[in-house]
Amino acid sequence: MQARTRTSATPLEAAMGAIASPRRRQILRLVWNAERSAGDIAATVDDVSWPAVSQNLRLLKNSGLITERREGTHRYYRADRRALGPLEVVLRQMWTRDLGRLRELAEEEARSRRTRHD
Amino acid sequence: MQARTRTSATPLEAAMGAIASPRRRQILRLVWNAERSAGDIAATVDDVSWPAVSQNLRLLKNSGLITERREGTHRYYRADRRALGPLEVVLRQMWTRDLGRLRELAEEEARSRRTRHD
DNA sequence: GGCTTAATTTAGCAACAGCTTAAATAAGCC
DNA sequence: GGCTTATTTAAGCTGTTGCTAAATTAAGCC
Repeated sequence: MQARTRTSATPLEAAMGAIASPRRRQILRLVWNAERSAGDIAATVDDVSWPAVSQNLRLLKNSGLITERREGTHRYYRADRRALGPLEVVLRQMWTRDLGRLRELAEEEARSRRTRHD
Repeated sequence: MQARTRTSATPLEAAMGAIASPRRRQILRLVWNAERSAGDIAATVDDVSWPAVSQNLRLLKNSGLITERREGTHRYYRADRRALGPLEVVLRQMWTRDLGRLRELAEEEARSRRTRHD
């Protein structure tokens, strides 16, 4: 017997809920292109405790958004893009927008430094 | 002077959060194709109180997902699909899946009634 | 076995989301 | 003005979310 997480949500619904959290989007981006160990991830997301990261990893795994591979004492995670469906486009857009904003900020800063040259 | 809702979220982020709630998806679907009054909406979503609907309408409006038009004592709402960006595809998929599931259930029930004919 | 490292689970807490009921606003009508 | 209808705002309650610190599991090594 295998009980559902809660009131049986469709995969897309689960993915939606998981991705609504900025923290989990951050984590998902880290394992987007490469497999990473839990410790590696927790060390990168350094404004929060390891258990917090672990819990979010579990939620992402239960939503089907990441896969887990165990090897010795390590656990490696990686994004499973298939589970995202049409949400992949959404994520990409959010991320490229963030990048765009970072670039804008950098340019603005460079500009003001040049004019004020301090 | 005009303060942001909170910690200035990108429109897509706001839309994401708004749509993560099943209740708001339900409401959004009601005003998807046609303009509807608040009372009309609240009467349709009848498992919850009017103020609850009103609050969700406000959140949807603040996220830019619906527009409000006042006329006399009435307020009419309607979806603004432009604000959804790539999320429109997600919503459509969720809704057609719901429909698909309803159809499946109906078919299954019909089938079992036929075989067990009770 | 005992020690170390990797990661999770548990228990508890503060903040928040979504709801309820009751009170308030606002427009239209007599 | 007073009454009705449409809708929102306010206050409060409850369950959930995201976190922390402490305890636990599990693998590898001596």
